[in-house]
Parts: sequence; structure tokens; C-alpha cells
Amino acid sequence: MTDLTRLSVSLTKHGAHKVRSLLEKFPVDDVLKNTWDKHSGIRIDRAQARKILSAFAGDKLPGIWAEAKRRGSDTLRHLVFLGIAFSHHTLIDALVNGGTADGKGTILRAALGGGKAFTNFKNDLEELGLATAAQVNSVAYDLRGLLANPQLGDLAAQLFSIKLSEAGWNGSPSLIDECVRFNFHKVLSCSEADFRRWLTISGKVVPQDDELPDTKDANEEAISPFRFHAGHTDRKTGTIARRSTRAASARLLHNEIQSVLYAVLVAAHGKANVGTELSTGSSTTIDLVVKVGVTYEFYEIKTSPSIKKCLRQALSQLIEYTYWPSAARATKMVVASEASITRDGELYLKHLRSIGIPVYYRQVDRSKKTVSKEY
DNA sequence: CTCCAGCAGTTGGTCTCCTT
DNA sequence: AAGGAGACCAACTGCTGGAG
Repeated sequence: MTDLTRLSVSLTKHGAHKVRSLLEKFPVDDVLKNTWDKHSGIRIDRAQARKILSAFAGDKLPGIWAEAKRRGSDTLRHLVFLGIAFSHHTLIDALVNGGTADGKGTILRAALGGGKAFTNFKNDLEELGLATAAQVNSVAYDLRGLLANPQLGDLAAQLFSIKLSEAGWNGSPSLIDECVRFNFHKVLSCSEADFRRWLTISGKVVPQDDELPDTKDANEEAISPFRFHAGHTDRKTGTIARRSTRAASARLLHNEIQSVLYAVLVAAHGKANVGTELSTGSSTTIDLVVKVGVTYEFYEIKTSPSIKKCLRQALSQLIEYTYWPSAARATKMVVASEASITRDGELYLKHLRSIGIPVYYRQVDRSKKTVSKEY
């Protein structure tokens, strides 16, 4: 009995579309030997690639991939999309619900759990040339080119047959009826009649036994010994789409922390001894400075919720403000943020002081308008 | 006035670790 | 082993303010 929930693959591991590049670059049966760092920095999780391509035992791929490759890049691109779309029941559902019956559709971020699964699938659609408008919370797609590809129908039918077999289909009812029963036509955003016409079923629709997927290869996989590889991996370059930032409102958080800190320190040291945004004289500004007798204490404010991040980001700045290029302008460097101090954080600060770096941490509470002791 | 460096916060890509 | 969540990282945007 067919159960589509058996179709699953990690939706949070990204780069599913990269199987297309691997198929183009390598002989089909070598694709799964080259999923990691073998070509232009391509890294795709091997298990993910196996599932998308419906690999057999021994990493052999169904013949449809070699045939798609032979028929040209568009057919390969379209079949890779179908391989991805039908590799997870969640993607099938999202496409069924997102389709608008004219070959187009829109998937909302929430339809895929609102996180990386959406981002990854959106990226796959873009990389495969099927997205028409990729937004922060939605991606619109157009499958009309795919449906109009005369080279794709029989290969799609064979792919559906393999995917349905993985889901438990035993050959009855017929392939097309089973596809329609599970709304595959809606996945492709077309009518049932058009879907039936599109799938040009030939005698090779149902794979032979030796072509059906084999799922018990986990214990047979060869374990390779560790081998050192010298070299360098070029990571993704070029441009990426980004959504606008909210820097204007973010600035306010920093300012709020600064105001609370200023008020508390003025109460402790007097208005004449506390200043903010003071120039170091080297084209940089210090968030807050306290004058203590003839010495100074420099404060750097950070807004990350992570104490480790706050310290990492602030220390380089404070050290430069204090020591660049050689003078010691301050006797104490203080990091201030809303993050709670941790045991490790406290240990780290003590260690830094023990090796001669006078750095401290103070937690600011904006709501209570208080500042903690020095850690 | 324009230019530009510095800054805070956001983002996608990568990686690691815990759970199933 | 595979899936999922999220930590980490570097690259990015927009704002600010000083220099010329």
C-alpha cells in the first residue's frame, strides 16, 4: 500500500539542486562518488543525493538520469526538479497546496515550517530556473516550460514509478491512476486530463526488478580509510539576494543600552566623569568612557544575546582603542551588553586578566535600568 | 555638499551535535 | 545512518558622522 510519508529526505540540508551539476560533470554512475569537494567546491550530503536520485545498491542510478542527460540540459534540469519535489512528502504537499492550476503556483514560508526547509527549497527552485519571484516569505514558480517539454513525459513517468515504489506501491492500480490518486497533477499545477496526456506511458514505465530501489545497503557500504587531501575549496561567490535590514530600529537598542549605562555610571562617578561616543583620535569612537582620577575606563556596548559573541566582538575593538599603536589609554576595558554572564564567560575574563589584559564585563538591564557588578 | 570609514544587525552558507 | 535544529561565520545593508 502506497504511503507517501515514506518519502523523506532532509529538508534542512541545503543544495539539493547541486545534483544537476554533478550529473552534468560526471558519468552517471560516478555521481555518488563525487558528492563532496570533488568538483568546484560542490558539497551535497550523500544520503540526500541518493534519495533525490533514487539510487540503487552500489550507488547505481536509474537509467532515467543518463537518458535525461543525453536529451539535454533542460530535460535534466526538469527531471532533477521532479526528483527533489518527489523526494519528500512535505514538498509534495506544499506544491499541491501552492499550485494554481495554470502551471504556476506560490509556496509560502509557513508551508514548509517557516525555516531552512523553505529557504532551501526556494533556492532549489531559483537555481533550477523555475522560480519567478522569490521573496522573503514566499516563492512563486512557473512549471509551464517543464510541462511543455516533450522530452520529459516518459522520463517523469518512470521517475514517478520509482518514487511510488519507494512509497510502497505494488503496481496496482495503474501508474497514472496512482499518481492522480495522490494529486501528482496538482503538484505540477495542471489538470488531471492534461496530466494524463502529458505522461506518455511507454512499455518501460515500470522498472524491472533489478531497477527497483534497494534499501538494505546500509551495512554493505564500503568504509574508506582517512586520506589527506591538500588543496583549497572555492566556496560560493558572486551575488546573493538579500532582504532589507532593520538597521534603523537596531540602532535604537544600542542607544537604549548606552543611555541606561550612562545614567548608572553618572550616578556612580558624577556627570563630569562620564562621556559617550568619544573619539580615540584614530578615526574610531569609544561607546562610553569613565574618568577615574587620572585614568580612564573604556566601555564597549554589544547587543548580541550571546555573551561569547559580545566578548568576541568587543575585545578586538577595546584592545585597539586602548593600545593602538602602543600607548595604554585606559586602565580598564569593560564590555557591556544585555547578555547574562556564564560560568565559562567569567572564567574566560579571569584568565584574560591573569595574562595582563584588564577586561571586565557588566550586564545591563534596560527594563530595570540597572547595571551589574563587574565580572 | 559628497565621500567614506565605522558600526550594528541581518542573512545565507557551512558545519556540528543531538535525536530518532 | 539519517534527519533536524541551530551555532557559527563571513558577507552584506543601511545609518551615522567626520573629513575635505
